[in-house]
Amino acid sequence: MSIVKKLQAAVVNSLTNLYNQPFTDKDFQINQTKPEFEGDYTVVLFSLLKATKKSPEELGQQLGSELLQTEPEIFVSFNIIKGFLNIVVADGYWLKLVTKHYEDVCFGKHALNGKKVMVEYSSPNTNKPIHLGHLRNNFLGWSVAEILKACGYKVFKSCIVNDRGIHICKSMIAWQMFADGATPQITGTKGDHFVGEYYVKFNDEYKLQVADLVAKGVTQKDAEKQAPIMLATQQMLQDWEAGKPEVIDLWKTMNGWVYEGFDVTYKNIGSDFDKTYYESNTYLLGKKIVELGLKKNVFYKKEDGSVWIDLTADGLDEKLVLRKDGTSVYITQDIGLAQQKNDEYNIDESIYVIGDEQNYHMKVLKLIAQKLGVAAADAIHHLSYGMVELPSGKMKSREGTVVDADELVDEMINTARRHTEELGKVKDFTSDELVELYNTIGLGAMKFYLLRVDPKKRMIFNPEESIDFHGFTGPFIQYTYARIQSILRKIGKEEMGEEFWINQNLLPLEKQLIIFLEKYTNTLDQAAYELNPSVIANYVFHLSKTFNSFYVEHSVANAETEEKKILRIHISVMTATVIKSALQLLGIAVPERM
RNA sequence: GGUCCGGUAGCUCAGCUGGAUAGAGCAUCAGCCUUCUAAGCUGAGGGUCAUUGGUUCGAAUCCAAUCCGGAUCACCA
Repeated sequence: MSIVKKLQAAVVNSLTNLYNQPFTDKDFQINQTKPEFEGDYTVVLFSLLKATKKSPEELGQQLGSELLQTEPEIFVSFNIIKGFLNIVVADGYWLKLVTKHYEDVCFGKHALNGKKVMVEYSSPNTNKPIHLGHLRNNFLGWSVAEILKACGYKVFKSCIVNDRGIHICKSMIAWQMFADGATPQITGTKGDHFVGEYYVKFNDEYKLQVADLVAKGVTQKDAEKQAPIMLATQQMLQDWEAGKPEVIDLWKTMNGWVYEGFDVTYKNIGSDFDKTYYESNTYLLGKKIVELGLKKNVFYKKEDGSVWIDLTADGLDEKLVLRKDGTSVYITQDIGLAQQKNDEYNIDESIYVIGDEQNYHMKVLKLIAQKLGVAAADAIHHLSYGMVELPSGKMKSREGTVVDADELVDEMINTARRHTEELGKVKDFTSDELVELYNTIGLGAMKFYLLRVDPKKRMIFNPEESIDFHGFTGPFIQYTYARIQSILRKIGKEEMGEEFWINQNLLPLEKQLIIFLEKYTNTLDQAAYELNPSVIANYVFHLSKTFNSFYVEHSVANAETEEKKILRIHISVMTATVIKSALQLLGIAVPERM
């Protein structure tokens, strides 16, 4: 149990004993004591004055004394300033914490709680390569999954690949028109980039054809509908749905190229999935559920045969769920897939990592699922995140104004190499070791950059300004870890019995560090509760910052006494353990040297 | 227009389940490498917490209104 929770419980007990009436931990607030006052934790007394009919001074005295009496091992002294009861925690408490957990890789984590969660993320389209926006999605999804695992959930990572539809046919048509039989192998292009080029080519040609028609006197609207390349694409989609062999063959071939490319990217950035769904398999799902809903009068049919749901009573609009030709729309598939996920995995919670532009869609999805009585409806949770934009505005694949994921990864790794070479600290590394190090640092910088911001906030990425390697960054934290490892390599782990060093007074920075380490548990819980990796990113940065202050102020190897030396080794090991654990939850590796 | 999200230092962001003098990083300036890694540390300057009103002993935090920015409200996905 964390110290804050212990204090909360102790205060509730003490109050109940003292004043013969029930209290809960909601009746008061506990904060960390501000550095300018003496103490570690502060009970804010104002909210208790009415119930206890005491003055702050009197209440503080009584409560403080009672706390010291009931938990003399933990609380050693207190002071009262205005309405604040500042409590000092025994050094022995902190020392014991360090002896117990300093090498505990599970510190802060929870045992399995029996609950199952599915995290759906990534969800790429197979007509273009992955860009910066997808990276935010990937890192978020992966990290949230790991955070939930650490908090005791059984987690399934899933991915729905949008592998069919009009946009896929666009690159297929363009390939037929312009490729002249070219393949990724022949051109030496990564498969997803290769296909993406044809998606851009489609749009270029489409624009030309529309302009041509407009020049001939056709209205813009009509021109957009009549452009031959668009008509051909629509025809191709129909052929695909009819299962026309040559179309299916081309579709399989081109998607195959994309998957080869994606595999490389996913491997590079460390994304993985337990289950991959393909829209080509799921797009027909949900129709049966809609039919059932019609019987239950959840839906209604219009004269033209299309099926709708009326959500105006819930403050939303009417929503189409089945076209007049009986085919399903986006939301129909999603209802089907939600049901299927539940059937296959019997999940307690289903998290969708999807951009905030789909907030409305997800709201509607959940509402419809609930009205239909789909088993997993209440479990649906949309982890909505803000778009990554350029200074010039939104990224658009079809305009070619995107920050390509592969290029960015390469650039980050290159920058890592440049910095490392300039510093010249690892000249004895083999080339394999160097490659690994550059990867660790480059990806660390990039992942941290995207995860340190609250997911729901929109972010603007300026390609002119490179991602930093100093300050509030991944490399800064990795560096702190490497520094600790360096100390440990030099002096080794000295084995001394606990009784030798467990009784000593902590210096302010030593104590501050341990208090920070102790907070890891609550931090993890909060990150899981909020589904927010930035909570971890902020925590591990401040932990590293505190360690670096400690590092310059106090020598470990040349500590004042042998007791101090052993203590500081333990604190350092524990800091390294927590840094490694926290970064791992963000998908960031740590180097032994850098 | 309806709904949702955001507005905190020059820039990027923490802090938001109300608590003591609003914090980091970047950038700027001034210091610190013959002792454990300077991708570091110490310090300085920099604020009408969008605005107004309300609730409260106490508001960046809660409520209301207003202003600004964004998303969305498709027989697209």
